[in-house]
Amino acid sequence: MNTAPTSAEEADAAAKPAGQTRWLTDDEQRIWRSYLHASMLLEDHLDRQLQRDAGMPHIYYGLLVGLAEAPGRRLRMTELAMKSKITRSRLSHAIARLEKNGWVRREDCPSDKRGQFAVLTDAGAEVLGRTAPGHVTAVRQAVFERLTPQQQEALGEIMEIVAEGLQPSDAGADLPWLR
Amino acid sequence: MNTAPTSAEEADAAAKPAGQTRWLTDDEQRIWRSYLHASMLLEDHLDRQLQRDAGMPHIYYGLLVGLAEAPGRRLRMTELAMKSKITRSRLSHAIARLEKNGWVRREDCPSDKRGQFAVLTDAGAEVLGRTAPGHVTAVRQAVFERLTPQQQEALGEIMEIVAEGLQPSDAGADLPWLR
DNA sequence: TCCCAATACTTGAACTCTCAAACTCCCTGC
DNA sequence: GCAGGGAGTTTGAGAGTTCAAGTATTGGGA
Repeated sequence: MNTAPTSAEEADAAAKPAGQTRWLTDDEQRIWRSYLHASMLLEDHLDRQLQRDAGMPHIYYGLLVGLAEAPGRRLRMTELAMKSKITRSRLSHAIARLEKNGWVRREDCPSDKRGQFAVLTDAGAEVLGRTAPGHVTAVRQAVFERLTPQQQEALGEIMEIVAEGLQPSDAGADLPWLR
Repeated sequence: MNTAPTSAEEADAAAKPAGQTRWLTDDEQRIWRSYLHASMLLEDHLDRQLQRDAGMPHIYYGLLVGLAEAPGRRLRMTELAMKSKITRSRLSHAIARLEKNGWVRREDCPSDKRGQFAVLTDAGAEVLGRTAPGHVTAVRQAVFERLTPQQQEALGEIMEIVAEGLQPSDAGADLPWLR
């Protein structure tokens, strides 16, 4: 199956024989599993919270927030995709769904006929305003209320570093930013 | 839409009016967004890595690992679900898929006729052995090689704390462990 | 012994995500 | 001007997830 890695960059990882693999130490294992465990529970928790209270998954909520912060409450599809770290394809489907809800509207870009703007509607802004408090509270309860200021700061730095290493990269077909 | 929160526990969060909401500070925002950003990129990265090299998503790989570590390479469905932090329903679908691949096999539980064991097959163990080195390397490169020992330790503690707060709880219909 | 709520797991439908293949339009070189 | 490669976005199909509902079996009490 994976005898033919597709990118030179990862050929190394995919082909490395078990004999010379540097496995995770017990400590690393413990840390990694804690991360997997917690990030999973957290994402599930927030997804359910928003699905219940706002009628959309966490990521869709993030899209509305992205638009709300943009000048004119509008963003080109590609910009929104980059800002939200998702593929254009995924965004297309997502916006189609949000459009059905009446929370977002598409508009043609006057200067580039290929382009589309995603625009937050009043109804969209209203949902956001109505559900943001509950969401912030959920995040606060799940994360910030449990961590010391030092831990919060450390978390920020750590995740910043991790994200850096996974960033854009010039490769990737449909994913100029997602390798 | 969400004028009628379904659980008393979260009614508070859902109903809280914007006027008295404690929003995130700028620092908290920054930290939270770093977390969202990084966890998203990381999960995407590992999902693609495993899809490419092992032909299955990250979580399915985790299921095989769970079975490989269990005595007799087998676990009751519910136990595996708990260990993996997913719902039984999701596990049912997942095991069905892994069964088609020949990597897992179901066995009836002799002592409880309702029960089912998920058993890792030799083929399953083989895939795991063949792809584990690449996966570990990917995790190492994305996370451990970029963090200092102190940061690694901090990450472990932080995620431990977050997970604790989201843990089991007695509520929840199909989710004795996922609230 | 019989009843029945609880437990273990599965199923089906609706929804979301991924990947590859389209489409339309822009831009540069000839 | 007019290919032709590239950019911006969409589409469709296949795979995975969720939620609610369904089946089978168990463990206690009446």
